[in-house]
Amino acid sequence: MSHTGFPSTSRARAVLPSRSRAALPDDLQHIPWLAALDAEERARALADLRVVQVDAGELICRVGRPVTYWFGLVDGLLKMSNDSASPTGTGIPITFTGLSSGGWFGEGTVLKNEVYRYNIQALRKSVVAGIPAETFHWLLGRSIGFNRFVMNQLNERLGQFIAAREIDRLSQPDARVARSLAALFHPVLYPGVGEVLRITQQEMGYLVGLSRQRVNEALAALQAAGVISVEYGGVRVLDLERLRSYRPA
DNA sequence: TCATTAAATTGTT
DNA sequence: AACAATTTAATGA
Repeated sequence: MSHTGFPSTSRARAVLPSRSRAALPDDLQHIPWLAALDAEERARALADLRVVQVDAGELICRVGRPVTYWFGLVDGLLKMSNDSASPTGTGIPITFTGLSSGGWFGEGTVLKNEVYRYNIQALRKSVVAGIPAETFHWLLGRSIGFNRFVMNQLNERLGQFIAAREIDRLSQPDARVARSLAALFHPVLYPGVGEVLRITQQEMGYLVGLSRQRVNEALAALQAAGVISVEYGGVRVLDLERLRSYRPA
């Protein structure tokens, strides 16, 4: 278990044949920045692109490990958290944010060539893609479209973290659930999310920091308000704007 | 493809 | 935290 990402060289591909595969055409539809590249750039990106499937609970990257890849979530659900287990950590487990389909992350760490400062863990069975840090830098150095994408990504994520601070100060559980959900539906950061997000109420509890029961209650309230509809194993957003600005009655 | 069973998820107490 | 009800996933005929 605890498979921690990609082999560090492409030669190692043969070592993990069952876990790692070439990108399927269907996956590529879900990689937003590919469209910004020219033919040559896209050719190299695709050649270096790795795709793996991870099971629920697996770590994609772990605090302290050297950066090898810039990651993107093709399908599934991930969470970003601190390292509560290690003796160097604060001891308090904190989930910083959830990541949904279409999201690419770790660019800050890759840019500075540091070690990862957080754990990325799969909340459910997911498909994760990645390009080597080297390729990332190569693209940054020559593709304006790619730079735009990364810059936009950084900017939007900054906005998300600011919003996350607000969410933390909200005491009203329904509103917290509403905002956190809205964050996972962010159209720029997570273009791959349709109108339904596959997430269990348990997972949402971990993400928001509430009990499953309370999440269940909050979702019922949001559904009653007409902003979402609750489905088995997921949530459908009916009105993203109202969800984002939800105030309990 | 369908029926049966196990597992996952939800709704309630 | 525990429980029952419901939905999905897996299995094999």
